[in-house]
Amino acid sequence: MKKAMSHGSCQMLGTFFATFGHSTRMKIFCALQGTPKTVTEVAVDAGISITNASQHLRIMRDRGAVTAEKRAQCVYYHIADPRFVTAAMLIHDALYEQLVREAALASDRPQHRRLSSILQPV
Amino acid sequence: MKKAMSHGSCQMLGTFFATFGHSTRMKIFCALQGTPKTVTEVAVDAGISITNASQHLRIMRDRGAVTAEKRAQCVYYHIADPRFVTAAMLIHDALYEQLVREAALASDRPQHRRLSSILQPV
DNA sequence: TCTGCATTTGCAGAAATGCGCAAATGCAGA
DNA sequence: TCTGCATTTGCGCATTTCTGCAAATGCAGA
Repeated sequence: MKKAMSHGSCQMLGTFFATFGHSTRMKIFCALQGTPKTVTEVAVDAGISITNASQHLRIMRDRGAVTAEKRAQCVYYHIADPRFVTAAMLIHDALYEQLVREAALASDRPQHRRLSSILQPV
Repeated sequence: MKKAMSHGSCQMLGTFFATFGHSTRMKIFCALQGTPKTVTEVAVDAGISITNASQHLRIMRDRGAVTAEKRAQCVYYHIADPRFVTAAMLIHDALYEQLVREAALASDRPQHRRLSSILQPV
């Protein structure tokens, strides 16, 4: 991806970004960091119905964001590639710094107070 | 983002992913790699109308993906942070390797033929 | 001031997406 | 085989998002 991407790569990437471009699926992504979880566990963690969790997990699996592994009656989902987490961290940091810069510009002295009320970086 | 993200961070990231979760905006992102471009140039490169380019660029600017700089009558847009490119490359590579793995599994000997017809990695 | 170019905005129809409910499937254990 | 749990699927409605067209804005130069 030095200069340009093929049409296929472009579409592949776009589809992947769309996968996480939904607050529920982003929540699921966060919930899956660290340990694989079952559909039911994901539903509880993300505060959504089991049906809804299953639907979103299917979409995420179809698009290569997560993988499923069946153990006994349960299906354990986990993040397909650690680079997805790395990429999300990179973007998060860039956006956060952008926010900090904007906040600093908005006032003569940086208002850490207001900023922290918006975001709590981890 | 070691373990979990705050609600605000989750939403911020989700919105950003949604920004690129659209084939047209991904094309624009690709077109902007390397050099800043005007709305008209972006429209030509991405093969869309000027109106449409302007609308998508506005969305991307609102969400911190690109920045705008006015010179004379033209507005030059450029990618807001190089880390966005790095992150996209990470994801692209991960997805591509996944595809290669699946293709290798699908047959005893890897079918480079079929694969290259789907994607042309750069 | 008037003209022309670059960009943006408003609007309306079309398309895609998300969600809940109910029913179906798959499977391990009694 | 029957039962119960975990998960998936189908359907319909509500909502959001995308796009093209036409008009408006902003601005530099004649």
